[in-house]
Amino acid sequence: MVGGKANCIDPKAELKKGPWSREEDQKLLTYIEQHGHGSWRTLPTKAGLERCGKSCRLRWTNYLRPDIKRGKFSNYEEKTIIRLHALLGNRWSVIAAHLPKRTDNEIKNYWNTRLKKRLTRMGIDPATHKLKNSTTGSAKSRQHAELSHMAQWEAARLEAERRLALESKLMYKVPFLHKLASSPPPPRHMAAAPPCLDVLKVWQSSAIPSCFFSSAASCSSSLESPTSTLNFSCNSLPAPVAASDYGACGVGCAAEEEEEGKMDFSYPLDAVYTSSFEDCGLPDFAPFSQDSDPLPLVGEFEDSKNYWNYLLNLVSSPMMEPPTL
DNA sequence: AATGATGCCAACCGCCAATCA
DNA sequence: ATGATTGGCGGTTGGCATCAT
Repeated sequence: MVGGKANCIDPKAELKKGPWSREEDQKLLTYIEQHGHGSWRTLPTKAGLERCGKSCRLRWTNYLRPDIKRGKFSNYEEKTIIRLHALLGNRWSVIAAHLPKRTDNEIKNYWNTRLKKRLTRMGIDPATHKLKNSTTGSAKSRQHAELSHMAQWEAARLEAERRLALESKLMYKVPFLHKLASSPPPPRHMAAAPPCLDVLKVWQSSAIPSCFFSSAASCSSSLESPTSTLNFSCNSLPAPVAASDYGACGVGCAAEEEEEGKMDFSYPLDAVYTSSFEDCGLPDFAPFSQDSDPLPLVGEFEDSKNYWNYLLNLVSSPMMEPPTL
């Protein structure tokens, strides 16, 4: 298979590369408005463009599409990106699906050029969202245990996603299962949400040990999976990111003032990771908000339950812009 | 004012999975 | 069942703009 190369390179024609001119944009825009994009491969010829189809598609999806919002990211958008990245990693298309009118490319660029550096400067590994320099002490150890469980959680989620996809395939191969699948209709919230993200809820309901969110002092359970060796212990599951241990420094604390006016990024880091539930239009079940300062710590099981519920809601329903921040 | 460093972002590249023939 | 085609995704790069010296 030749992939992108085959998509884009036509040996017979000298296809144009590089920045798009105003005329090219206009041609593409006009054509798509009139005919839709149809097959991207044939579009350039039909539209009179000396570009490959792939280039046209990218130009359209990342720039010309009318439903694209450009310009500076709001605090809310930044926080959402950071949170979702902590949960999903570099899955820009999934993250973009929860930031209306933002493209995955734009979010990726924003992460790579700003947010990543910002976290790095604060001593946080942007890949893992863990503190880089671990220090001794029970609080730190606890936090690292919690962070590693966050990684485990994500790994388990991916495993569940894989299994769901497998089951879904089986459904349509085995008539009996297919019948089961076709009736009754799925609950509305499941039908409306992006399929891949519902996995989170599926996984939550079926695979999370019952003690996951309980306040029982101790219990242990393992995620039974043929391919997963993940073990979850109630002792350490909650608070994937312990707010206290990210320190008192805000994401936008003095050291890296966004010489702003340009950008107000002065909320504390723990707010980024754990609070401000209300700013997603969700019930403010957390006992803190981004505007109340200082922020309480997230260490109790009940708070963590809210945290995970929040994340599950966040990734399984399209994001709504909060009223105002 | 000149020059090098850094930041930013549009666009490209290569890989992969789904679909088609 | 198989190979070719297509579209989508994430990583990377090139070039322009801005900043610092």
